[in-house]
Amino acid sequence: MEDYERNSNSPTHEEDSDVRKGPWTEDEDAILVNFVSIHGDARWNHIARSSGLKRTGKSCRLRWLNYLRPDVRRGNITLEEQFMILKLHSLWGNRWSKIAQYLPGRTDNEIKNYWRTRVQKQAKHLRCDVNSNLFKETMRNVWMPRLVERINAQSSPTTCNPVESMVTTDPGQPIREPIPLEPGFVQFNQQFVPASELSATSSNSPAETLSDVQGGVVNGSGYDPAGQTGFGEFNDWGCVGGDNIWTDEESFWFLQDQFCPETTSYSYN
DNA sequence: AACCTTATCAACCGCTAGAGA
DNA sequence: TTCTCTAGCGGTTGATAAGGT
Repeated sequence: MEDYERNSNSPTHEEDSDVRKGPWTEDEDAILVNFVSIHGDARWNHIARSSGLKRTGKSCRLRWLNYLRPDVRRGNITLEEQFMILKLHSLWGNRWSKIAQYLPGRTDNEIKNYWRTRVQKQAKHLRCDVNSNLFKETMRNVWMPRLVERINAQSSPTTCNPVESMVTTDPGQPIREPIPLEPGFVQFNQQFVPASELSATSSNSPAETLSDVQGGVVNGSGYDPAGQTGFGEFNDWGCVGGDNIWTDEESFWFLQDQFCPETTSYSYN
């Protein structure tokens, strides 16, 4: 049993008085970075003891993961990242670390903070619970379409945009878990648009341009969003119904192909 | 300028699961 | 099988910056 810390979760009183808490100093950061560069980012209690830092291993780990790690991405959450957070939270709830896996460089803590400060604030303004159907509907039908519009407005569909970082992680470790296509969204004319907008323009026959849909699933022409001539209507997931329902994996590859096809370095199973 | 409120985010806490003895 | 230790996760808190009155 080590003297410094018997258990990272329950230090003794004597140890407690010797443990530093609160904001990290530059010196502490430098020491930790130096030790991690030598010993690697594991065995945090060992690092905490050996480095002379009067911090718990837990504290060292957190400081490293959330701040000192070289690949931590700092700065404002981008529109694409905002969209991804909303989308993935709608799928997985408060699984912050899982969501963070799809936003390389972002920490679970950062995403959690974003959700609490920005998203929950909106729920508060709407005077509804963040888990209520009203809020979910508002998010899906109002907020997310607006985000998509803004994303489309600022990015070229033919070039790699920041969405790349949302669907890829370590190039050697491609994500295999698919991301379902967001309910209510389809790719139209090489744009990522709310399905409701297609319906609104159905009389102008957007069918031909819908053949641009990538991913090898919806590739026919003559689709009419109003359901008059085409494949049917959208299912609950905003995917085309009938024989052309997108599976989760297809939706994932759709996103991958759309936003960053040149980075796809693995095969479709 | 002073005070108050709100927003942001780093850091902590408690809990749990998994590994290993 | 049980116990201990550790890493990781999600919830919460507190300090501080920013904005408003």
